[in-house]
Order: sequence, then structure tokens, then C-alpha cells
Amino acid sequence: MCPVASRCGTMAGMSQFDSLSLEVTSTVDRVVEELRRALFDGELEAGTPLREMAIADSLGISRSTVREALGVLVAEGLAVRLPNRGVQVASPDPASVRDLCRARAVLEAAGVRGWPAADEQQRDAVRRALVDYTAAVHDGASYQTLNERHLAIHLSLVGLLGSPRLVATAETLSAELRLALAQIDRIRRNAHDQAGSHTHLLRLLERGDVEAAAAEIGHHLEDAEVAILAALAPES
Amino acid sequence: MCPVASRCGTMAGMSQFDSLSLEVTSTVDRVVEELRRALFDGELEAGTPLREMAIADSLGISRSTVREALGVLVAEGLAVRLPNRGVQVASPDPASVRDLCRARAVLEAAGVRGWPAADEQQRDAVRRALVDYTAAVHDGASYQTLNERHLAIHLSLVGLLGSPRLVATAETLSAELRLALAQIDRIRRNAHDQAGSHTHLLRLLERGDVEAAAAEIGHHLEDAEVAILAALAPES
DNA sequence: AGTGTCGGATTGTCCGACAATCATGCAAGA
DNA sequence: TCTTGCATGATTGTCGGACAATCCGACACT
Repeated sequence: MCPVASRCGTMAGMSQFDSLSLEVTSTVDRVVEELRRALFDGELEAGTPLREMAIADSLGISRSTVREALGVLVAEGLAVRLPNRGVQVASPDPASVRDLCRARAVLEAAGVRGWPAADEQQRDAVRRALVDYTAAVHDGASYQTLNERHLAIHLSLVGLLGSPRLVATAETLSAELRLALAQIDRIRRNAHDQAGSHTHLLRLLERGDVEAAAAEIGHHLEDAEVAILAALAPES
Repeated sequence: MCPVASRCGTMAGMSQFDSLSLEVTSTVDRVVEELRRALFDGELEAGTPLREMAIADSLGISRSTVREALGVLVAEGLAVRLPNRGVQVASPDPASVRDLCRARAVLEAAGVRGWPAADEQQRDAVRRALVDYTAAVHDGASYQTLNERHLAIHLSLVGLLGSPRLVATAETLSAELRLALAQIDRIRRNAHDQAGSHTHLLRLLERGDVEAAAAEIGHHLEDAEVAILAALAPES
């Protein structure tokens, strides 16, 4: 019989099929992914109500399933639920943006401070993320991919801590910020000079100057904060 | 007409009724609270399956509602969902405990480093949390209250950062840890010497020696980690 | 030992239903 | 005119039942 926990037979197995895996995808998961995509692509304005029936009919599924998916979105902070009034796309007020940037600053500063103690594999992940991003910038990739790769760099910094849970929270923070960015189109201009900032950061890390790197990431995020707040201000 | 967002009329109102509020409590919320309580009180062993029908019948509610509540618990990390096999109480494996403690160490170290820049109100929250805890220790309060107040101290440290989102993640981390503790009864012995550690921490903070305080909280959490892992080991 | 097969239990998803709540517009009264 | 009260329609929160798909365990077969 299986001893204690998750899967039965992961202890003595170690067979030649360990590389195999099967992704199980429920309908709810697919709905969440689709809604997330729509949000990140800016197809839905902030404050847009997400009516259960409308989504259900549009996707050809039941209201229960939509309801469950909306619950996930709310838990992720991408949408808010007004009791008895339904769910609507989250609106990025200045306070949220400030909070998002500060929280990210805490996590990422801790990440770069953990560079010396980090796994070589995770350090390589940072390097690869930066390479991917600069490649995307050089190739003039789409706004979405640029955004995604840029956030991937920041995520890889948190990954240096080797804590799955902190990475998970960093991911939801990134997702929230991505939603805010999707509602301000004009961030693309900042994309290029940010590339320089990140290579500089990596250079500091490779040199071992951890504190300078932490300061650098702090400045970087402060700049991003004021930029986003400025882009957000006129339409309030 | 109401301009953009959440409530209509919060701009020019500022009336004398701002202190009033009404808590709206859905059935799902109450179910979640009840299940959480049962988990924290150790009424359910790790790995216990949470059957939807059983809970629904037991509480006299519908399966849909239970399902939604279980989704919340899973999102909080207090339970895990095995596809097509249902939800069960999360089992605190050593890797999770390690991750929890390290993640908390990151957040709380950042918190104590933020002591000088913190709001006086939040600093006072730390002092009050410590007073409450020591009072509970002195009064020989119940295991649950001791646990709760102890975790409240750690939460107040994260609160020094002034970031609602980081506090929220610290709360879920605390909840997970609390679940793990609920499944190991014998932590009570450590309660008393921990009181000394915390007063020492606060003394360092009041003196302004932030780095020493950060180191102290790091040691404290490392000790907690090995203690929990040791208590967890024999029954594997 | 390893491999089919069957029955029961449980989940994932759907459908239909209903009261409670909210938004809106309009009528009535100060 | 400003406020209050009421009718109406839309939407949510919750319920109950239903069904196929999946999983577990046992049992038979080789």
C-alpha cells in the first residue's frame, strides 16, 4: 500500500519513465487561461464587469464553471468581486501600483542579495532570461513578448532565493503589474533603455558586488513606479 | 452618474458616517472559516480527504458551495487537489517546511530592516503584539492562543514594510505553518524560551541596531525550522 | 507476477430553478 | 426642486438533481 502521501510508488520506482508526464487540464483551467490572456492583451478595460452568463454563453460552457474560474481570477488579484454585484476587471489605482512595486522591490532585492549563495542553475536562469529579453528587444518583438520577457528577468531574480512560494507570490505580483501595464499602452518607449539597466545589473552580480546590485534593482523599480504612476495619472 | 470605479459617491461624501461599515458574509466565507478552524485545531489529520458530499451533508449546504470553499482552501495552500481524486488536507513534507521558514525569513528580515523607515503606528503594532504574546504566556493561555499570538508577532514584523500584499502573503505563509504546527502537538515546550528571543529582538530594534535584529530573526527562524523538522521526522 | 474486467465511489461539469440583492427609472409627496 | 417610495428588470448566491469520466479496489484469468 502507498505509505503516506501524494503519488503511490515514487520511492522505489526510479524507472526509465521518469521523464514522462501528462498535463491534466480541466475546463476551469482553460477558462482561466483564456481570461488571463484577454486581460493581459488589454482586451478588457479596467472596471469592465465580467458577467457570468455572458462568458458562459460566449464560451459555450456552464455558469458554474465560469464562476469557479472567476474565483481564481479574484484570488490572483486580477479581478475584484463586489458582493452581489459580480466580478469586474481590477482597476490599477496608484496605491496598488505603489504597493506592487515596493513588494517586488523587497523580493527582488532579497533575490540579488542571495546571488552568491544561489544555485548555479538559478544563476544561469537569470543569464538566460536577460539574453532572451535582449534578443527580443533586438528583433523588435511584439509588445506582449517584450513585456513577458522583461517580467521574466525580474522573476528569475526572485528565483535566486530557491523558494517556490516566494516565486509564486512574485508571479502573482507580476501578473497584477502586467494587467496594469496592459491598461497603459505607452510603456513600450521605456523598453529599450531598460535593457541597459538589466545588463548593468547582471554585470554587478557577476562581479560579486551584491549590494550595488540591490541598490540598482531598487532604483530600477522606483523608476518603473514613477513611470507607471505618471502614465496612470492623466486619466483619473 | 458615478464616474469610474468601485462605489458611487465616495468622492464628495465625507459625511459623518464614515466610521460605519457592514460586513457582508457569504455562505462560502463561513464554510471556509469553519474548515480553516477545524484544520488549525488539528481536527483533521494530514492527508484526510475532504469529500464534497460529506461536508455538504454535514453542514446542510449544497455541493457547489462546498466546492467553492474547497477551492479557496486549495488556493491558500492548506489543502491540495488531486485531479479527479478530490481535495485533501495538505501534508507538511520537510521541503515545504523548509520553504515556509525561508520565505518567512526573507519577509521578516526585510521587515525589521524597515523598522527605522516604518510608520510609528506599525512599530507600535509590533510592541503590542509582543505584549499580548507575553501576557498569554504568563497567563498560561491555551495552545491555540499562544500559537496565534506568536504568529501575530511575526506578522507585525512584515507589517513594518507597509505593504498590504506582502502582509497578505505572510498571512498565507503563517496559515500554512500553523497547519503544520497543528499536526505536531508538542511544540508547546518551545513557547516560553521564544518569548525571551522576541523581547531581545524588540530591544535591538528600539536601540536601532537593525542588522543585529535581522540576524536575530534569521536565527530564530532557523531554530524553528530545525525544531519543526525534528518533530516531523519520526513519523515518516 | 502480471494483466483484463467489473462495481462502487467520487469528481467535473452541466442544467434548471429560486430568493435576495442591486440598478434604474418613474411616480408621489415635501 | 429635492427627496422618498415603489415597480421593474438584471444579476448574483445558492440550491438540487443529473450525467459521463475517472479512479479505486477486488477479483478472475494467464
